[in-house]
Amino acid sequence: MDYKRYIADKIKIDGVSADEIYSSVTLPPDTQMGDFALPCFKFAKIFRKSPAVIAEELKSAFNVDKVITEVSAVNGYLNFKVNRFEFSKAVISEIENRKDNFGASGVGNGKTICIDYSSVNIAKPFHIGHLSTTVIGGALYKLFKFLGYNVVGINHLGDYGTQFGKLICAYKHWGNKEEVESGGIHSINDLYVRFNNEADEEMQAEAREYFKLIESGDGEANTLFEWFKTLTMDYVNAIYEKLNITFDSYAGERFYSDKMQPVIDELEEKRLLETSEGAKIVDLEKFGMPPCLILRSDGASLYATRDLAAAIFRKNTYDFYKCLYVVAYQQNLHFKQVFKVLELMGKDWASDLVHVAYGMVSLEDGAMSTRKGKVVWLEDVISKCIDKAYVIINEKNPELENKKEIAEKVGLGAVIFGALYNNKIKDIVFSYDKVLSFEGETSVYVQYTCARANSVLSKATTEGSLPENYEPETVEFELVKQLAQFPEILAEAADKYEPSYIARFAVDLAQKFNKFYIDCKILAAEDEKSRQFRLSLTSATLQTLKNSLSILGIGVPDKM
RNA sequence: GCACCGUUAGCUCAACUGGAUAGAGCGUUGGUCUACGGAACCAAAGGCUAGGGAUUCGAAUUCCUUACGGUGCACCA
Repeated sequence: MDYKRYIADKIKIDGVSADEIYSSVTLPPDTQMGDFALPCFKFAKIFRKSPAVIAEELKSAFNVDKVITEVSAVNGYLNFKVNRFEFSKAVISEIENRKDNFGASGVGNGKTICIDYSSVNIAKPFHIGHLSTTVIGGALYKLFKFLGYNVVGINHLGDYGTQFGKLICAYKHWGNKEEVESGGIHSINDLYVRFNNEADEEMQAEAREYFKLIESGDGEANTLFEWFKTLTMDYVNAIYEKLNITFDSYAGERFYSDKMQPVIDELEEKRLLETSEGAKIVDLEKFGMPPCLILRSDGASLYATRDLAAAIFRKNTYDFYKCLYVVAYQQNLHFKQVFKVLELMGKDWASDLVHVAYGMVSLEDGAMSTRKGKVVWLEDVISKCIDKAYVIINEKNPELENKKEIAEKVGLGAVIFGALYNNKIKDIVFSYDKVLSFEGETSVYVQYTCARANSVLSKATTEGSLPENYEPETVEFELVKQLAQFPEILAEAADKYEPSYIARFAVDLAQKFNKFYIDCKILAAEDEKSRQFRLSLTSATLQTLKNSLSILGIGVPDKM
């Protein structure tokens, strides 16, 4: 039941629609004031009366009932108190009925959303900077799926470009099969780095030749490239599996290499293309932007060219409702340009393209630099977190079964959660101290809370079922109200493309549960009604915590 | 130089998008265990929301401006 709607429908204000009232209903900062509130300041202008007077009038016109038991007018706010038991019953029984689906609204209704995220570059290992796009994209993927959308996860592979000519050249000079086989992707990366540091003019020319050979489908160059690609995909897939990340398409740069010419033709046809300094551009000066480069003076295509082709291909293929690009804010201008060019081409769906920008990761002593060896590899972060979780489990709970498996859930949770907890636009300074901290506002805290709840439930001799007529105490009711917010939080997270809302919700919920847990005895409750109610509440909380973490891609162990 | 983003407690961050007394975690100090898991809980200290102006019933939130930091600005992606 939608309490805001119920309240909005009961209040009649001339000239103000029920929907307007509905959207004004808020939650008071303190439960003592009430459970819902309607600020009356907006109406003051319309009626030329003080908000306090309006609130008073609305109060006396409002008939309390079994649902809304109390109304008060304070400082221009109209505050409502609900029947705690009825409210709790509605929330808890909804959770009991919907279980893993609690929170899903179905707003997606089968509409398609494409999400471009993570984007593997062939021959480059993941460093900590790749974590954000991967887990933010992954969380949005699960969130939209949960809300009933048809989601297409796209890994836009970086598998085309002169750097692969360089790589093959480096391999031919310095590499050998055994080394690459044992060293995997890192040894390929080392070859590439070495090329950039040491290659002379002669090797540069050679690299350009190798690139042409790959393009023309030459046997050996292509075989090497495919081998490097396989090594890369094996490496990233192992990471994706741990992080619970999936894709539906790996169409990348190479895939679009033959799909750009029609776009260029279309630009030409629509008289958008101009020649400037030997290059082909779309002039965007009218829009306060630098020109968008389509073709280099040597005729080669560019980043923007591929993104134009990709957007058009995706629209034709998936007929998306929205297409998201989970890419760092460094590329704000690039996407603004590409979206503008599509708009100028007359694509009315250009407004459905969204750049979901997030902040950058640096190290405590500055920006990462592969060449200087100043880099934190993602797989190292993951394994350190899992190792630490294992050590702690061994200390605290040495008798536990499946310690390895649980340590994985805990350690991986910490890695994922750490990257999702703050607003995505914030820059992050990576530190091992922070990701390895398992106290306070962390996934470990949430998982621990689940383990507690689980432990209580497993000790209960009978299952909890909601009693008739029970007056929840404030700590209990605070917890119920938090549970009730879950669907709304998910909707906001989807609306803002902001997984951090869900992460923060989970921590808030865990905090409220822990307060309840300390304050109220569950198994040894004063009476049977309390026991029943608290067991139901515990199980509803556990379900909701699991749902939130699972959208973020984090598992919940029964014990830890 | 121009454009965009950021600046909130010692540190890392919230704040229902303009609402009531700006809240958490970490750190500091002091408490809570004969228990349903202490990876927890409670309490205290800590704030002129970077500075200044404007808008209005009301601003951390909107606008202008200054400072500091980040990012981008033509043939890399």
